[in-house]
Amino acid sequence: MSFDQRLGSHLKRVEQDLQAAKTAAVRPAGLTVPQYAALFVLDEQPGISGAELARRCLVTPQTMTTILRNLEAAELIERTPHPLHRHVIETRPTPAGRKALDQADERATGVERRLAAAFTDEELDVLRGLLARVSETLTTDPILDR
Amino acid sequence: MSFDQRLGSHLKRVEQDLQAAKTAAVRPAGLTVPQYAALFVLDEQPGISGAELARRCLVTPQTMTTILRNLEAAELIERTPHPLHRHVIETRPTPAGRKALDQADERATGVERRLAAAFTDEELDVLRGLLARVSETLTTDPILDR
DNA sequence: TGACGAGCATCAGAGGTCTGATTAGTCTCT
DNA sequence: AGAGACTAATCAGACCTCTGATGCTCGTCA
Repeated sequence: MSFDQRLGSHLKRVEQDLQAAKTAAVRPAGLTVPQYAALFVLDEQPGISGAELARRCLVTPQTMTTILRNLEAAELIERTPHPLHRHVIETRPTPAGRKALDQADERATGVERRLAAAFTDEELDVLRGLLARVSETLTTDPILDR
Repeated sequence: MSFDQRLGSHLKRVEQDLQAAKTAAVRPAGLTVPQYAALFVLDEQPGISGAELARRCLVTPQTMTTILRNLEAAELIERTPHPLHRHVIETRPTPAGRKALDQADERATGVERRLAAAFTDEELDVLRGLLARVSETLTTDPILDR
């Protein structure tokens, strides 16, 4: 089976192009794409835990720890122990973080808008539907055991 | 604009699921997905240069250097200077590399087959077409300025 | 009360990915 | 011959991502 026939190649290319576009979009705000995603969720739900944040952003808690470490070093978020559950840490954007988010969000949304503009609503529905089925096929039909 | 509406979320999830499935598929052979991709191309075109390999695998030359370093450390590839162009290094799979590739390829191809089986040929064409248009939109319509 | 399971946070380590910069060989055109 | 453009390979550094392992806190239940 050649590379071109594989759905994986097409998906990889698209994901890579999208990643590149978004990286270029959020870079002027001093953010990376994962940092932008984390800030985005944090802005909507301040005080959320790192573990919950990881679930929303589709990454592991360990990965989120890394992202949050960098965000905190840049003083874009603040982390304080939860008043009741002391081992839970509440995370919130700082004013600087909110500013960076706004700046990044405008441009990132622009990428999505531009993308949406290139397709009809029906085409977008078809695409989303097909992608959902790919995901479903991959997750409900494990390839682990023979 | 919410996360769920963004095409990026769908693409990220699918790419992530596919990555997970392929990782699980090639792991028993002792390979990572990028290593598998590199070996796959190398097996078809032995003696190819690292730069060319990078282009085929859709990664930067620097990234390919990293991948090749690990493959060479595992003695799955051999690297020798090109007889004419001394600054070019020819890379070839070792017998062990070819064996690992065969083992990984069977399972990786299984993922693709299973995926293809979940769709009609027409649906696959539609999906490939839409993905190509996404890619085209992203690359021909830069979001860099303004 | 005290043990246990669940969830949170994080360290350790490996690997991949990029941007930016450097070094060196090849080719072409004057 | 020599200048300049191009390509190959690689180092340096930053970030993200995963798996595996650890420690801590909380709630539950015997």
